[in-house]
Amino acid sequence: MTKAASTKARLLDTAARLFRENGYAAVSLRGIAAAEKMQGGSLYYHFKSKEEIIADVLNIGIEIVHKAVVEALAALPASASHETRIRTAMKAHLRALLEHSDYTSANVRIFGQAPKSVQKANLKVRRAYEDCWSDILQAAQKDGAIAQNTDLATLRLMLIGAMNATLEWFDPKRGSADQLADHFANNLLNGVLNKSGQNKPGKTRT
Amino acid sequence: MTKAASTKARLLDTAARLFRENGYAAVSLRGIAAAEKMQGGSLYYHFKSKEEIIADVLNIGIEIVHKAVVEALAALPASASHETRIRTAMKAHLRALLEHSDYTSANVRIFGQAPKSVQKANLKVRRAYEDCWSDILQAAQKDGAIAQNTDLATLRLMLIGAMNATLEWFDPKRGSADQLADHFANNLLNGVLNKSGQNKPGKTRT
DNA sequence: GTCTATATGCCGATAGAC
DNA sequence: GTCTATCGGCATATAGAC
Repeated sequence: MTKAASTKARLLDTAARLFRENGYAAVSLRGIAAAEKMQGGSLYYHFKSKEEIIADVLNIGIEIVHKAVVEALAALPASASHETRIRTAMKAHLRALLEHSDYTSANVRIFGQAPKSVQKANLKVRRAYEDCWSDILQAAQKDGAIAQNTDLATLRLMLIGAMNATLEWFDPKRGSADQLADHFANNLLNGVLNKSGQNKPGKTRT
Repeated sequence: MTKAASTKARLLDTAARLFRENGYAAVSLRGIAAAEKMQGGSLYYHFKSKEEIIADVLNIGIEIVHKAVVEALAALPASASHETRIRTAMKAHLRALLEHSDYTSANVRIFGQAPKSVQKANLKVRRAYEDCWSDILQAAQKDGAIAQNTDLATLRLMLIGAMNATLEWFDPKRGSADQLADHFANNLLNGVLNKSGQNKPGKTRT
């Protein structure tokens, strides 16, 4: 890699981390540069504007988590059950979001703060990643693993939304991303209601 | 209400809407004032700083959704099942977030962008609202409606996180907040896996 | 490639007129 | 209560030296 390319990569790494921590508008180009011991003006050799930086960060964030999910699924044996495939994809998503990638977490945190034109430019890779999940869920429903009356679009949005929201409270001291993924999968795949029919009324009094 | 109080209320309404739409740092006091046909400096008669405005918006946002949930539960008959209570609380939360309150949606969108001191000041009301949900879920588990091996802390965070994430994609043209709440409840309470045991392997080939 | 210096503009906040 | 005027600071972006 050329010096320019590696410097640009380090600047993007720092930008992703700062965007994740502070939001888009609150991060200045001077701040990004200072974290890499450079002057603000020097960034314009690598990027033509602040918008180009956030556009790059947003796109890379989706590409990383998408690649992580695809590779995790590819590593499964062909005989893996649909439940295993869903749990594997959830683990890969949460590991990327919570443990590996400032780009992916920055995407979740600041997409809504980016200029509309930048959001629009990010839609292509977002759609591709959503399609990846749609494929997983559709295959499961087609084979009868997911109940036929389940609306897959709502399920996908609920699942990805619930995972992305963990960014706000995940604490590695209380368990790994993999454990959290299994916990979420247990709740959503099997349901949390007791199936033995021994439910009592809402306001029991002794 | 005095003129000062009603003007302050209108300014807060506008601030909540603009914060929700654009994020914290991207909204200027001049912008809030202009939306109410006032000059920027005039806001300092009602608020002592920008931080005071966001602190008020964040606190009101939680109070509104908390009140909505408590009142919806209070309106249920004492004989209502735990499942009904959970579905009712979810409907009230999603209605406040998606249909009624710019304060609640602003809270979800900008809490992480607020100065640390402001986040800390918002924790008291947030904790109270979380406790409200913990009470609902604990009562259900105590009476056997929720499976005994379900971790309620994770379930609560998953449930509220999934609901709050709908802010990013909810479209009233595709259904009401109430319908969405029932859809989410169906998925999470009953689970999405087919219970008949007819699952096939992951990669079926014809 | 990175620097310094600077153009231009908006920001939060304050002072004092009305 | 709201206005006008303004302070000091920091923002993005550019120009040109090295």
